[in-house]
Amino acid sequence: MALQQNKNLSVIQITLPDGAVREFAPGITGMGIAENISKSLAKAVIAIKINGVLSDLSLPIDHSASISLIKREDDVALEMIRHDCAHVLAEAVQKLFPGTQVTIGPNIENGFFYDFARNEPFSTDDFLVIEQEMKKIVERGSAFTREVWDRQDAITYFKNKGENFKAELIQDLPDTEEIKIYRQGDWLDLCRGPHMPTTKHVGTAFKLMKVAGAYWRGDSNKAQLTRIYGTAWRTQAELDAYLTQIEEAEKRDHRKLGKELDLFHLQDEAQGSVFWHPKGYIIWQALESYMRRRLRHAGYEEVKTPQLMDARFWEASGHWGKYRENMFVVPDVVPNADEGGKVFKEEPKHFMALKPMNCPAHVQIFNQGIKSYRDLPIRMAEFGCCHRNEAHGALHGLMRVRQFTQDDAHIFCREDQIASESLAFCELLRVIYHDLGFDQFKVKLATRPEKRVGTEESWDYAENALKEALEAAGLAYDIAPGDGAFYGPKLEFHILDAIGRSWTCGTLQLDPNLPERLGAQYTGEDGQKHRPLMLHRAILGSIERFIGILIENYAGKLPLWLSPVQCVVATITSEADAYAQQVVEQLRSAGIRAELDARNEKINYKVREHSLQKVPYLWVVGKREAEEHKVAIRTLGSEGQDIQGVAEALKTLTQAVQPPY
RNA sequence: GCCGUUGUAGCUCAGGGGUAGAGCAACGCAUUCGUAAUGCGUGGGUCGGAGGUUCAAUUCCUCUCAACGGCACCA
Repeated sequence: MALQQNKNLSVIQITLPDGAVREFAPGITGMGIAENISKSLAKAVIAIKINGVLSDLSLPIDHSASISLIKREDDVALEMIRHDCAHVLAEAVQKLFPGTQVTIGPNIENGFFYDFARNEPFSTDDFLVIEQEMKKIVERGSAFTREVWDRQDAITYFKNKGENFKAELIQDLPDTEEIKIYRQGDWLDLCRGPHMPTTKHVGTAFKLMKVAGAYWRGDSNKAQLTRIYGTAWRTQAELDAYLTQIEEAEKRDHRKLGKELDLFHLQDEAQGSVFWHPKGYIIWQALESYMRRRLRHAGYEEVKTPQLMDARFWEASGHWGKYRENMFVVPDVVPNADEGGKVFKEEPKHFMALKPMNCPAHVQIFNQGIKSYRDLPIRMAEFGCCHRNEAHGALHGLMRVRQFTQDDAHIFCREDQIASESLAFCELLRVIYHDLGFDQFKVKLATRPEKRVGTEESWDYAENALKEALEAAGLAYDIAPGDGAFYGPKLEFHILDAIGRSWTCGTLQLDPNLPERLGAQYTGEDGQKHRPLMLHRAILGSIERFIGILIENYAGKLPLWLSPVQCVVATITSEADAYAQQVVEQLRSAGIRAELDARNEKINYKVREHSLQKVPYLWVVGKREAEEHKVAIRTLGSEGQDIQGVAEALKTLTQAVQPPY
C-alpha cells in the first residue's frame, strides 16, 4: 500500500464538492485548481476548504483531498472579509499613527475589532482619515502572502520593532503552533490566517463604528488599549441594510420607550435606582402578581426580610469579606444635627449595610425553631429589594441598576432532593418564560471554578444534578467552564435585548456553603443534626431587568394583560361624551384598565396618539355608537374597525385581559 | 473604575466670543370633526455644574458630574 502511494506521488486526486475527481501534480494550489476549472471561477474564488479546513488559495496541496472553493457569496467569505479588513485597519492605523502597537483583531458578530496600544487614545474624529487610508490599501490590492517564521526570529523581529504585545503573543503560543506571518505589501502581522488573495478582495463595504477602551488580555490590571470596532460586508447594500437594522433596533430600546410611554425615569440624584411612574408600575404589579400565583402554586412561601442589617451579620455570612466593595455601608450612629457641621461628630465605628442579597436573611428565618427532615424542602420566596454598589460604568437603564428587586427564593433541602428540585425549577422557569413570550433563551451551566470549596465528589454530584435537571426539562445548554460560584455550580438563563446583548435573567445556584457558615441545620431521620443544602434561584432575575427585556422584546407593545392602559374610549364629538363616560365606567368595573379621551381633538389625532402610546384597544364612539349602544373597536397594529354592541365587546375584552395564569 | 462620545426649552434637535432658535408638547381662543398630527395666538431656557482666559463666555481652556457606546465586573 505504502509503496503504491509512493509510486503515485506524481499525481494527487482532488475531489470536488459535486463528487468529480481531478488529478493534479502535488503542490498544486487552490488557485491552480480554480484556474484549471475555469477562468471565471479563478476570478471569483477567495479561499479553499481542504478536507473541510479553510485555507489560503496559495497553499500548496501535497496529498489527495476533498476540496471546495469558497466564493464571495459563501457565508464563510463574510468572516474572511471582516478578518482581512481588520488587517487593513491595522496597517492604516500604523501608517497614520507611527508608534502605535498592534495587538489582536478578531472577528465578532457583524464585524471585527482591533486593539491598539498608543499613548494617546483614538477618537471617532480619526475615523474619516483612517477609513480613507484603508480604502487606499484595498485599492492597492496587495497580495496576502503567508510565511512561516522561526519562533525566536519572530520574537526578536517584533521586539526590535517595539511591538512588545505581539512578541508576548508569539511567546505564549503553544510549541506545536507554527509562527505564521502574513504580508500585505510592506506591512506584516502575526496571524493564524487564512486570508483572501489580496487586500482588494476586502471591498469597500466597511465602516468603522466606535472606539472603546479595552484591557490587554481582558485584565483591568494590565495595559489600557484602544479598541476600534468596525463592520464589513460583501456589498454596500448589505452594509446599508445592517446600519438600518441597527437604527430599527434602537427604536426598541427600553430607555427610549420608557420615556415615550411614560413608564419610568432615572435621574442623577439616584443613579441606578428607578423612579417608576404609574404606568410602569402597573407592569411591575401585574408581573409580580403573576409570579406570586405561580410561586404559591409551586409550593413556595413568601417572606419579607430587613433592608438594613448590622455588619456583624454580613461578617458571618462572608459578604463583609468577599462582597463588601459591592455593598452600601451605612454608619450606625446618629448623625450630627448642626447645620453646616460635619455629618458625623466622630469617626463612625459601627456599620450596617443595605442587603445586596436575600440569602443570609432567609437562613435566619430557617434557623428560627427546630427543623425536621420532614419539613424539607422549604421553598422560601421573597421579592427582595437589593442594593449593590455597581461601578458607574456598569449602569445601564433598567438592565443594570443599583437597587433592584429579585424574584428570589431559596430552597433548603437534602442532597437527595437536589435533582428533583432543580428539575422542578427548570420546568417552572420554562413555563413562565413561555407565558411571558420567551421561548428562545440560552442556558449556561457554569461549572467549578479554580478557586472553590468542597470536595471533588460534591462538585461531581452537584454539576451532574444540574445537568440532569436540564436534560430532563428538555433544555439545551452550553457549558461555561470555570464560571461557577466558589461554593457551587450554577445555571444561568440568558435572554437577548434589542441590540443583541445577552443578559442573565434566571439563575439556579447550588450552595452547600452558606448553611454551614450561618449554622443552618435540621434533625434527620437518624435523630442527628444535618446541614441542609441551599438552592439560590430566580426566574425573572431582577424585575427591573426583566421589564426592560419585556419592553424591548415587544417593542413596547406589551401583551394585553401587562399593558398599562388596556383600552381607551375616544369620542368623535362631544355629543358622545356622556355615553363614552358610561362605557369607561363599565370597563373599569370589569377590572379593565381603561381611560377616557374626550378631548376636543379630531379622531385622527386621537388614533395616532394612542397608537403611538401602544394602547392595545381603542374604542371609538361617536353619535351613532351612542345611539345604538355600540363601540367601534380599533386594535393596535391593524387598520380596520369592528363595530360591536357594548355588552358583547366588554365580555370579549374581559376574557382577553386575563393573565396567562 | 478605565477609554471614547455627548450634555442647549417638558421631548427631539439646530446654532455659536457680543447674554439664544425650530418642530412637537403646554396654555388660550376658534373649530364638534368618523379611524395615524385642525387653525391662529401666548408663555417657557442662570445653554449639566464649578473655576479660568477675555472688555465680553452658552461658545475657548481646565476641572467636575451625568448619560451614551464599549472594557472590566455582574441579576
